[in-house]
Amino acid sequence: MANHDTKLSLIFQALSDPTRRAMLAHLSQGAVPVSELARPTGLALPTVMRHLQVLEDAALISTEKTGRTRMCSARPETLSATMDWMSEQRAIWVARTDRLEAMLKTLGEKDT
Amino acid sequence: MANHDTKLSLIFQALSDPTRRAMLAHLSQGAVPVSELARPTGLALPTVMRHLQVLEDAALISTEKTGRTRMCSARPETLSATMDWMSEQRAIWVARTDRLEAMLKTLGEKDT
DNA sequence: CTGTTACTTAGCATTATGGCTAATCATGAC
DNA sequence: GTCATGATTAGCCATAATGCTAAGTAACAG
Repeated sequence: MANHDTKLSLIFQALSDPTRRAMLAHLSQGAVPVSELARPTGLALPTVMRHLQVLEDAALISTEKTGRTRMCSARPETLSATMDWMSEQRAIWVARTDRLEAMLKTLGEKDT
Repeated sequence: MANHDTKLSLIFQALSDPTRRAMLAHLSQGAVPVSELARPTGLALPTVMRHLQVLEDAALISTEKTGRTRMCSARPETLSATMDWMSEQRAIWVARTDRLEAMLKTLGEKDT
């Protein structure tokens, strides 16, 4: 299994493109074949394929081919894992800010 | 104010680099001058400056110059906003999955 | 078996990203 | 003033990302 840091990079990289975010949003409606996913983007199929590859490498979607159509579906658990990271970061920042504010408040009271 | 979608792109793009994530983590310890932020990365100063620019454009940090040193600090509210987007996406996906599971379960019970 | 459909692969052009060095600017210390 | 320090700007290089077209494969339809 790849490094956690590497995985985060892949996920954020994948999410950084508006086209890919739109495709993810589209997938919230359920599993969808490649060509239907491509249609609203107005992009050429090979281009869409590469976006899908990026999303799949990041584990944000999974795909399965049956016959000649490939179905794509979202993987919410990856988003959850990413939110965990963000949530952790934010918590540390906020905790610090709170401590700082408390300190300033204490100093202020002493001053009164 | 820029488009919401554009902002998300900037944020995710900024978060997609491990060096920048490390710098953000470093900033959880509080405001830090550019050179101290640069030291642990082992990168040249101009390189670090560009990372900072990316982070600032994404509103993930704010910086202020006093004298000849520039202090950098984290902006947790931007992370929060980003989590909101993710949380929304995930909620839709999960809701759908739940519905699907409920449906399958119902079908299963009928079958019994 | 022939044609159509749905992807897939290969290759190319353009732009963005991430790194560097060298040179410049601005402030603070002597 | 002169010099050191911290940051900044300019410019270069290598690689990766995003788009395309054209050609190839694979399954289904008749």
